Amino acid sequence: MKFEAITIKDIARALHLSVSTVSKALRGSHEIGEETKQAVLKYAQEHNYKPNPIAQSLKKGHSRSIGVIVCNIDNNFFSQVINGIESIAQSKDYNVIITQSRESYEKEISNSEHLSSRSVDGLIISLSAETKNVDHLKRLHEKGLPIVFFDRVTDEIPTHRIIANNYKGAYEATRHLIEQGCRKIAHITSSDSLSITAERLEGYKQALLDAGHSIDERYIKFCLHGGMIREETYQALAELLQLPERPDAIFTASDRLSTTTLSQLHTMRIPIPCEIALVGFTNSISADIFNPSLTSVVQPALEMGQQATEMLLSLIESRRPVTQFEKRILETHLQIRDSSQKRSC
Amino acid sequence: MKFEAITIKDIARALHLSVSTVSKALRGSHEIGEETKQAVLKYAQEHNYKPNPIAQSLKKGHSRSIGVIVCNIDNNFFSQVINGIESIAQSKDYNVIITQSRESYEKEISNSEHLSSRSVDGLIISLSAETKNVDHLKRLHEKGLPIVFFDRVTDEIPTHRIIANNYKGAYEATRHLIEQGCRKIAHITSSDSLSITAERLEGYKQALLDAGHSIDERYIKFCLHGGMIREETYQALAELLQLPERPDAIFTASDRLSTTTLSQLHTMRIPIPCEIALVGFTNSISADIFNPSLTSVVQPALEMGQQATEMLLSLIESRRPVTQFEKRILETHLQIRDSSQKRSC
DNA sequence: TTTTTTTACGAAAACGATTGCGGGGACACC
DNA sequence: GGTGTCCCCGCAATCGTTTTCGTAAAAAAA
Repeated sequence: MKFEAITIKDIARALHLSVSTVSKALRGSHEIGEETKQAVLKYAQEHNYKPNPIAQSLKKGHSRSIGVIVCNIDNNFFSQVINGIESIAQSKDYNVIITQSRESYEKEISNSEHLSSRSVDGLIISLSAETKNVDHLKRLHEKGLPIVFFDRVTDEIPTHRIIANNYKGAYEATRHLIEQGCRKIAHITSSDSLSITAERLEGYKQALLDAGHSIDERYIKFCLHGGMIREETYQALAELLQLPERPDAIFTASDRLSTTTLSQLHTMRIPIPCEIALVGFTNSISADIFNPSLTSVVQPALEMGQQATEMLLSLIESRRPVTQFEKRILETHLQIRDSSQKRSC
Repeated sequence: MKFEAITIKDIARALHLSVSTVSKALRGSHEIGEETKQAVLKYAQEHNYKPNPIAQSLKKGHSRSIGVIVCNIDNNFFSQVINGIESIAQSKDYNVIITQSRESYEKEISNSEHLSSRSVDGLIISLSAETKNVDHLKRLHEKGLPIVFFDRVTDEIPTHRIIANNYKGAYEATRHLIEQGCRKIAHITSSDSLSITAERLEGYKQALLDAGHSIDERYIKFCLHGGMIREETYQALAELLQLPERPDAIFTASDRLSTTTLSQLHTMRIPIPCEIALVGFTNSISADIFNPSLTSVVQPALEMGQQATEMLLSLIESRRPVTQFEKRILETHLQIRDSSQKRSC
């Protein structure tokens, strides 16, 4: 099956003009007479002519499309970010190509190369949990591909970054648990190679220290695959529960981790918050109908996507090489619900 | 900023060969001597040569990419379908371009035209809630663009379709509620122009009739925007609750509608299932941690995406025009949880 | 009338890759 | 030595568009 569209050549033939004349007429060049211009425009209109973007890309060297790599779109945080990206891209007439790394280093490499070879004009990326080395991105960046990092970022590549205030979000979440009277607060988080992991861990630790608590490394569990593998989370949770002094609260550092933990505590019939209080990082719009409703650190996902896209487009459309790079930090918001409120116990 | 990649021309120049020789060598043509071939391959390897897909698309007339239009990716059902699409597409080396109609007819039109003019080789689409007229798609289809419909389909365009067994899913959900002793079962559903709405409504009605119940149209509420606008759902629910005989059960026909209804019943402090039982159509992986856990009709979303993609690729890669079209129907599964079980009241 | 300027268009070369065809060179055979 | 056969490789056209440059004809200035 083939998709035949009308080309500039067809118009030229029909109107007994040359291709160049038609091309110029279509773009409203001043070197074309008013009559001819109108004739071409009319014919194009009537025959629903659309310039072939493939040919335009080849000629112009850019494609008016941007690539996005996230670990997983089946996740409220990322799908909201993507909504933000799409809204800006659409308004500036850019195409968005979304791909998923599924937390795999290999897939991240192949996706980024595929996108760059498909001539995207720029890339918006949040690193996979497995990624410890960013040479593949460094290569692309050095060859001139504009890149913006969001959420899971790296400082090895000099370019724009945008993240939530993970430190503060985690700090507030932890302090909230302390204020609820929790004494043994555990932390389940993603791979320790991720920027967000370090930042959130730092906030957690500092809140503990500021409250005069000590830090017990046994209460901190890393999930190398960021919760993509349920068993990994189960394992982490099981280990926490077997500790001589069982935690009385858990602070989970990501969307997937939070729902999985909640679900697992459920099947184990451990009362929340009375036995174990729970605070998660999540952007789920359903967090209020969870059982119990989940206290969570909410990130401004939509804004993050929008601003990341604006930053990327400014990079792409900049005439001269950009040398000043920005690290933008967006504030999070602690939404307090039932899963953390000990007073009702 | 510009992204400079190595081209076939660079290789030709470096090796003192012609472009055509290099091209043929790269593709392993028999007309090229073994030595030359090796030299070219080696050079290409070392300099990380990747053929420019834009140029290839232009030359070959196809782009090895497929377009997807869904109403919203921030929805478990659709993101799972997309995962299915991506998995097949990736394995066949196709690119996937995802767009969202956000239940808007206008956006659906502009997205489909944008995709087709970006020379996607085919389109996978689930119609928006606002769409009552499919002429825009008919046009593209008649011009030769292969299209596969899933979930929200139309029979006005002769091509492959794949849906869940919505009739049976709704029938079983309703019968389940009847078996729980519910007498006044309401139905909140999407726009009545959607195929899924009609099918699910039919199942709901038939189950009622088969159980000797009568059908009361006042118990059936349509949400024209498919739940994208929360107020619309609130309004529908409010009207149901003001009925002289308040429903003792609600069957919601989509993901978004289900969570919104549950959330609203919550804030109104109406006990579920005791006062009102609830069954929804949802693929949320969190349905088991809802409060109460939500009995739901689960669709084989991943499989739907995979099979839709296989059907589309067979259309795209078919040498001769396809005239036999398939309507594939996948079975749903009723996952019974707490929100519908009256016995515990 | 001659020269200059302006207007309005066409020819052709790109962008990067593919492909049919033609031809030069080496070799063997009569 | 002439002819035929392979084997390798290059030329040139092609996909649809953009853009530079050249140039006719018409208009304006000399």
